[in-house]
Amino acid sequence: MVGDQSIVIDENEQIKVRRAKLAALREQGCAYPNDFRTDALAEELINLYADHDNEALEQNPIRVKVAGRIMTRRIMGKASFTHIKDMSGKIQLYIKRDDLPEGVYADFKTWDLGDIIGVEGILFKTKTDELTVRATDIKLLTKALRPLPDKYHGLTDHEMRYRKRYVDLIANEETKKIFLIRSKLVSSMRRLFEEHGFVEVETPMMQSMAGGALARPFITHHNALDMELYMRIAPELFLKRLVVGGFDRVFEINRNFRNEGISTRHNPEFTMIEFYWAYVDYHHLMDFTENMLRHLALDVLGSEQLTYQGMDVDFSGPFERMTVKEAILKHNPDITLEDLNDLSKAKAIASKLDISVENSWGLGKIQIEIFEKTAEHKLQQPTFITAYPAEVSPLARRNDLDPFVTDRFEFFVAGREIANGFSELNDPEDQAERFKAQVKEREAGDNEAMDYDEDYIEALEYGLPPTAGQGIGIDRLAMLFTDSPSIRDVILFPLMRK
RNA sequence: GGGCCGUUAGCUCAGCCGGUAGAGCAGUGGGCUUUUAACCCAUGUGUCAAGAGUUCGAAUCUCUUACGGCCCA
Repeated sequence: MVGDQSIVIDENEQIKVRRAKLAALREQGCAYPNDFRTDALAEELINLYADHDNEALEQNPIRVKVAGRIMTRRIMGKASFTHIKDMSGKIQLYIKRDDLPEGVYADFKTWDLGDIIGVEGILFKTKTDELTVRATDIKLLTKALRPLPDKYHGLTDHEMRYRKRYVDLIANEETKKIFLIRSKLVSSMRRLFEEHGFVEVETPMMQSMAGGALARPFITHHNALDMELYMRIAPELFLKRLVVGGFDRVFEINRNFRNEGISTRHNPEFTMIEFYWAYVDYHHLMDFTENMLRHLALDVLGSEQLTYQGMDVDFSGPFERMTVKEAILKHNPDITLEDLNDLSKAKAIASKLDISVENSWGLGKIQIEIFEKTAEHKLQQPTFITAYPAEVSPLARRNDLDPFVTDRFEFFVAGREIANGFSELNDPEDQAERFKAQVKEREAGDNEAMDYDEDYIEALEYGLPPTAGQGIGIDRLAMLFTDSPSIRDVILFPLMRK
């Protein structure tokens, strides 16, 4: 369908010229053909034939049909070179007037950078030993009406790269690479869980109560039911209901939505894998996570070492493990264990650190705030932090020896939280008490506190087997694996203002 | 939410001691049958993010707004 001309406003000279060329194509009745079929990909051909010499290619001619977007063009009178780009990569074409049917070369000279063409030809090597398709026929498949960004500098403006990701992907090979790595990462992870006997499920994104994490939800409305709905902040409570139902190993890779600030580490919608594993505990999950990261790094990057923003990160050794308190003490020589265990002393330390302590906070919350402020960003090498206070872990199982803390860990790399896991609280009466404490905090003004989820308690009353569960931030892991400074660099269409 | 910085041709950028806008690429016309940021000759291109103010005169100085980036919360 032809667009309504009245709404076309940003027409520059180049677009006008291209539109005129398109109009000429329409005259000839072949503006948008769909009868060209490829039988090869650029990168595939280069992998197969790059080490063949010209003689071999001449003796045994290889006829190929490739298609792609014109990225560069060097016209030298009656012959030209161009590079086209398909999903796999780029390949050079040699286009000679006398090799083509009558009139085709003249048409070719009117085509533009960005146009998508189909090419039939024979492989050869140029003087500089570059594998090239000598075209015997070429066809314009899609006319591009808009000019591409600078062929050398690409598109550099961050805003444009995020808003017009399709242009970014055409112009910047690096961007495409990032999303290919992200894709590999997710598929490698999915394969690993399947190999371990896990079942992949999908649980509600729209919920009548947003639970499973401490965060503010997005609110929406269902018209027919005239009902408030919340976009989920975590799948946790639904996945554990499934473990109650008998899915002893279950995982979900999906989006969560949290109504909080946007930064280089936070996008309002982000992807997590959450998995639940019956009859294991959080120690088992730490071991599993350690092996998983080594496996992913090897599988996706081919190495157990990587560099993130100038920091060397090594997944090969055993990962460090320490408790929240140990981490605080290690990075704050002036704080003692006695200080940390004393509410008023801990409060004083927190205040001195410019943490605005709320009246409702207990010792556990204060300890976590001190940890986040002073220790978290220093955890460069892969590190598990354990023994999180029960106060800030309303869904985690209490530790048998020290009921002040839970059987929980968080995992850090490059100073960032990547994962959070724990032995699940499967005592319905303890869980009911924890929910009540959350409701109190909510009433005291904490709008990130949880609601009382009656049905979840009922599910626990049917019996949740001893289970450990974990969430891993896929976007943050993708940042790490692609050395990306901002979460927006690993999300195809990050949220932008209108 | 706070601080700093940015927004100039389709893209990448210069111009910012106020005097009415430039380069490279891309485009257009011509030349060139192994080039690769191809080359050579010729040539068109702008709501200088938006609005207001100061001034004889503003891309340039001031303020407001929008959008974005980085840092902090």
